Amino acid sequence: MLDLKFIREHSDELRAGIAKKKFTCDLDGFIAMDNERRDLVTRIESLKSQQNSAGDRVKTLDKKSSEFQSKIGELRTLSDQVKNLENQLQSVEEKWKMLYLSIPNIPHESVPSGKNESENQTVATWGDTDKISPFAIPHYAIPWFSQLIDFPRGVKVTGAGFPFYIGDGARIVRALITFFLNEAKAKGYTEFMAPIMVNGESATATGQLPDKEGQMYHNDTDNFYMIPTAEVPVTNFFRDEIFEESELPVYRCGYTPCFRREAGSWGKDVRGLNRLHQFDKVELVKWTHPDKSFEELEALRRDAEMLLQKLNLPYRVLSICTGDIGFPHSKQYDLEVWSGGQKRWLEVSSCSNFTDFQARRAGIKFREKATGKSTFVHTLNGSGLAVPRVLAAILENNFQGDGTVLLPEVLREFVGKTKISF
RNA sequence: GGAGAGAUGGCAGAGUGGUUGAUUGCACCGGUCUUGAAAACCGGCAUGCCAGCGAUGGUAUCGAGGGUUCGAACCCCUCUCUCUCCGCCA
Repeated sequence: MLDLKFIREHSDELRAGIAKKKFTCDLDGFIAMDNERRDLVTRIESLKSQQNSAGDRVKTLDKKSSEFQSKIGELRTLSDQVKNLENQLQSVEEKWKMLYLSIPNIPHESVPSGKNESENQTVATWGDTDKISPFAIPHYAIPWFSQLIDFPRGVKVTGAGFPFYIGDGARIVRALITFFLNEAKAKGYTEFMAPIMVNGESATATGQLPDKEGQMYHNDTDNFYMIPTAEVPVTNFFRDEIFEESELPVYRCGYTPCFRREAGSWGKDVRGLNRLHQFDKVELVKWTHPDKSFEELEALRRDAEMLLQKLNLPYRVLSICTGDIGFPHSKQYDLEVWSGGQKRWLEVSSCSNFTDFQARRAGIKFREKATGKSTFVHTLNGSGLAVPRVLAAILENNFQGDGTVLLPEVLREFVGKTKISF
């Protein structure tokens, strides 16, 4: 959500920002609805003011007096008018709220402009894509791949995109999660184990609702959503709470499985581990002072990059352009790891600054030390990292001529061996 | 799942139809006193929305939603959550 005053006073700027983002929303409708809403509120409140002051007089009157009777008559009329207007207001506010929630955040001035993902800018690269194993092949082509990760059994038990990881496969997944969490802890992030189902309020606060309703698995009986990322429960941890300014910035991290229906995007580049309905991810989340959020974004990005460096996996960093940036995002970097067997880049992290967009929906504020006023914080998050594609890159880039996979050094102690072979 | 109790400001805790946004205590902030601190005393201390350049004014909020009433923290209904006991259970 954006500041109402900002929407009213900078509608042209906002309109331009939304257009750049390639989102459509009924801004004119919203502004008209907002005017209608405010007009009704003003009328209702002035009538209620009359009601309240008249009520003060009524209570002093003798209940048997004729003056009392006539006053009550007046108040009854007033009461009817208020109720009538309140009914109107309620229906106006319902529409107003839906439109309000559908207005996206606008991109930061530093975000490159572009119409779609083809215009994202590569702002950094690390590692040499030529220095990976000369024997690299796509991970799903590794002869013993099905002994490591079993897709057919996943299909039988659940459906496509819900694989089983077996033996060393399971152990590498667990090793990566542990490695990611340990690194996050060293950088000052406090670890969460979070609920993996959330209610509608939480999904709305972080912006998945109403924007991405169809992308989440939903439980009808209890009206819960399976989380698409730990961002949702972790960010909502502080929903409707106020920090002291001195507490900021707050760093948290959490590992969770993530669930995505991926409706509409199935079919392309989905072989093997490239795209799953359930996958594991460690998420880094920050709550910061508004003045600091963009430098915190850079630090967050570095924290995520460091993981790939320690795993010795070549990657590049994209600054996501206006046409490709997400609904609640102000600025977004994607980290893409080099998949040497498939010879393509795979997204393994998305680091974003949401400015006060999520904080406003979620009611997360801080009290300014100087003034005592409460102001919305800025929220940021980034994957640190998503497991399956990192695993794919490890399997591919480190595939040796003898049919084994050499593990990155940082994982060896967690897996308990230096290479995988069958 | 069954039975009972409960939900009020940062916390504790009064309040059962009209000067209650809400007694009081604690915490917190400012002041007096003090060499300094403590104690004592005095004062302040919620949030959203609407109007206004602003001072400020209005309005709403006592778990949530609905109802009764001219008027609801208070009466009625529904829901949610918490606690105690029983049942079931990783």
